[in-house]
Formats: sequence, structure tokens, C-alpha cells
Amino acid sequence: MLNITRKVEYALIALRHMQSKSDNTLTSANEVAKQYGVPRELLAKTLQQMAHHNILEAVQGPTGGYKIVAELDQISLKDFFEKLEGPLGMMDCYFDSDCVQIANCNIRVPIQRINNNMRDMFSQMTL
Amino acid sequence: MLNITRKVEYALIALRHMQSKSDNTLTSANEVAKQYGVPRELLAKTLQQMAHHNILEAVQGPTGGYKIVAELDQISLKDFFEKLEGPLGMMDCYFDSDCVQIANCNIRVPIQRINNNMRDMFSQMTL
DNA sequence: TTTATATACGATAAAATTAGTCCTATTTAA
DNA sequence: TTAAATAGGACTAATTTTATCGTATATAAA
Repeated sequence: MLNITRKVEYALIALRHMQSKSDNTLTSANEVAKQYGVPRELLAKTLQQMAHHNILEAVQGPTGGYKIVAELDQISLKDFFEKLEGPLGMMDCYFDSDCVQIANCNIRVPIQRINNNMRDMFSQMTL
Repeated sequence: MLNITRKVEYALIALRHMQSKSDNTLTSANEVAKQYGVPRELLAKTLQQMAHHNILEAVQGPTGGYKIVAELDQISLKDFFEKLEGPLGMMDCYFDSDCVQIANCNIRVPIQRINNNMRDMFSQMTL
């Protein structure tokens, strides 16, 4: 319960790897996949996703790859998680309320309290 | 990502339902299942689990059921979650480290930081 | 003493989510 | 022209979560 996904895990690994290199160096999906024993294709998709969200910049062609272009310490974990996995909440009824039982649900308020605490926490932590 | 399970959800619903009743009244799994449209068997197992952890007390036989015996405001959400779902962590390598790549994993430290924050948060919230 | 209704709990099935792979297209440096 | 990279859709596999089934035991009430 309350686990992060592999996608987020791989994203964090890649980011940290890139941070450890000099600024203008590019990093390919292959490089990260090999070094950390991570599935290449899935990692590649994740990198693409980060590029799409302007965390990374992609360079195509051979010798291509990715580099960090965002100020990571200005991206909250909440935003990061939501960019990769969508809205963050402990229960889905927090967003899409197609729950039939919603009328006589007795835990919406406490759950929202928990939810908000969690979101606040991740809003305060940065990458 | 970071969702709570149905089991926890049903447990919370049941607890809150019992809280709204006078102290010595018993509540059966059936009663809760019907009122909130929740699967009876699964709920029953969850109630049994809570009884096993001395949050509830079970009374058998017809007219039997459960009642709250623990001081709910002294049980942290962390403990509650862990009673129902086991150790709380965003990544499994936090506990059982059969990860082959552990030697060259570059995110253990940051993940642990996040993990600890999350555990602290849930330790401070009570039922 | 029988019956009905409750808890207890292991086993299994179904569903949903997550993770991983495959395939093809495009870009571009050498 | 070739090789190595990103881009991205479709699909499969694996895992986890959710739900159900079946049987046993307890016990209040008829």
C-alpha cells in the first residue's frame, strides 16, 4: 500500500544519474538501462514523458539523448508524481465521483483530511 | 499511485459507523455491508483482522457482532495501516532487499527520506 | 434439541492495475 | 547509406488487489 510505481522509480534513477554528470552531457536511455539494470523500453517512455513535461530536453539521432533543463529544486514531488502518474490521492472518489454509494459514504471527510496532508507533504518536498 | 486499499477503506467505514452508535451496541458485518454497499465477505475478514489486533472485540453467535474496544485516538494511522496491510513504505527495498541492483542503486537515500517523512506524517495522525 | 445467524478462516477465482515487450517511424551524426 | 538514438502506439505478461466460495464453530432463540 502507498507504493510508488516503477515508472517513478526509474525516472528518479535517471534524474539522479544525469545530475551527477556535467551539465551539457547527454544521457541515453540505453546508458541508464544498462548501468542500473532497468528495462530499456519502459525507461525510454518515462524519459519521453519527462521531456514532454519540460523536465528534460531530448536530442534525436545517434549521439542523442536527454539532459535536464528544469530547475529540479523548484519542482515539488507532488507535481513530479502528478506529471508521471496523474492526480495524487489516496482514493479515486477524491476526483472522479462515480461512486454509487457516495450519498451515504461516511469517510469522505476524514479521507480528504488525510489526502490533503499527504499532498501538502509532497508539495513541500522537491526533487 | 499511493492509493489506500479497499480493505483499509472498508475498515474506516466500519469504525466510523460503530463510533456513531452507543457504546455497547454490537455491529455485524452484514449491517455495515448492507448500509454502505460494501462486499460482505471482504468486510468480514477486515473486521476479524481488527478484532485480532484488539481494535475490535468480536461476539459470536446470532445477535453477535463487533464493537470498538481500543482508544481510537491513540492509534496512529501508521499503526492502523500497518496492522491491516503490513509495513508501510513507498518501495519494497525499504524492507526486503532482494533487489539485485542494490549495489549501484542511486536513489535509496532520497527514497528513504521520502519514506520517513511519510511515516512521520501518518504517525502523527490518529484514527 | 433444532434452527438460524453470527464470527472464523483457508482456498480460490475474478478483476484491475502495473510492468514489460514488440513493432514501426522518424531523426541525424558519421 | 548506415547505425543509433528518440517517439509512440499496440499488445502481452505479471503482479496485486478485490471478491467469492466453502466449511467449521459458536450461540441465542424458538
